[in-house]
Amino acid sequence: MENQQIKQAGLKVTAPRVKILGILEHSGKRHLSAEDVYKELLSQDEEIGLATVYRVLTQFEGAGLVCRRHFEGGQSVFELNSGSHHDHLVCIKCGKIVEFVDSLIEDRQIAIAAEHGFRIEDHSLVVYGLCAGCQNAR
Amino acid sequence: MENQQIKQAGLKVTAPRVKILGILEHSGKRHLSAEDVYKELLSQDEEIGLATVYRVLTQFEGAGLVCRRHFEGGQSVFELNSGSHHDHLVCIKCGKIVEFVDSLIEDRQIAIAAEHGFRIEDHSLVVYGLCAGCQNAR
DNA sequence: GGGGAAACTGAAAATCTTTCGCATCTTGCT
DNA sequence: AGCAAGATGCGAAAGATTTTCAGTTTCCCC
Ligand SMILES: [Mn+2]
Ligand SMILES: [Mn+2]
Ligand SMILES: [Zn+2]
Ligand SMILES: [Zn+2]
Repeated sequence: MENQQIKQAGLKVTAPRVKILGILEHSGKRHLSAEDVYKELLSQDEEIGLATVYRVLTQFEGAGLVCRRHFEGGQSVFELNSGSHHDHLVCIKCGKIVEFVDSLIEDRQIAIAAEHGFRIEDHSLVVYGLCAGCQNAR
Repeated sequence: MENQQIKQAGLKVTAPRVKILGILEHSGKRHLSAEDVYKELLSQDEEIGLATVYRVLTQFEGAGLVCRRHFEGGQSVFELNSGSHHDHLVCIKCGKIVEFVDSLIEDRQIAIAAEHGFRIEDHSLVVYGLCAGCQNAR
């Protein structure tokens, strides 16, 4: 369970960490802001401060347990590290998020970086638009 | 000169606007943060407040004169709108920025959005890595 | 099963970037 | 020149995240 992952990450197993990891795993949404996690904790009557949520999420990120995403506007969102990279399609109206992977795009990025002598460390591709539902809402 | 562009944007021609547009046009760097612009103004002994710099840059953005980019870390950066879209390769060590356009990637994005019923409004692709120079610095 | 050093936590204060409120100037037009 | 709309500069405010710090907890070792 969660305890193992936390331990393997080199972190002590504490109530806040177990709770937060649990929320990331079983809360319906895959992409949560620190605030989202905090509210979920509150709704479960957990006495955990927002600063701790940020701290823990950052530690989880450092340990490779979660990925932090910076979409436009406001807060960063966190998601469990699925192990495989993917990019995002975000609806600017309702916030719906669709994940996708495209090897053609990935390959082109590598080629382009190489053309310019860069060694890729990471990349961020986010496509913003209106989802099907939001296009039909007049 | 600058005055025309500002006027055509529907904005009054004021000293701060002319100065800021001038800095964006002739300051060596293509990508500047509001703070960068502010410092440049200070070094030219201009009495312009940081709030005005942000305000003006935001107005320029609204008028289509400049584009605002949100790279990782801290501040947004602004660049003159070249008229044509492009993406960025950013060195995480020295901050060097290389611009590129890849129609294959653009096309795939459109196809992917379509597959998911999205109508694209915008997108952001940033590839982070080490530039040639920074790779050889041990 | 304790003892204790190291790690962790909540709450408040601090940072950092960007935006607001507002009294005071400027610009653009007659 | 005279005026109304629009701009500016300043300080305060806001929003997100981080840091500080004193009290607590975990977990390694005997
Ligand atoms: Mn995702
Ligand atoms: Mn650019
Ligand atoms: Zn939508
Ligand atoms: Zn570099």
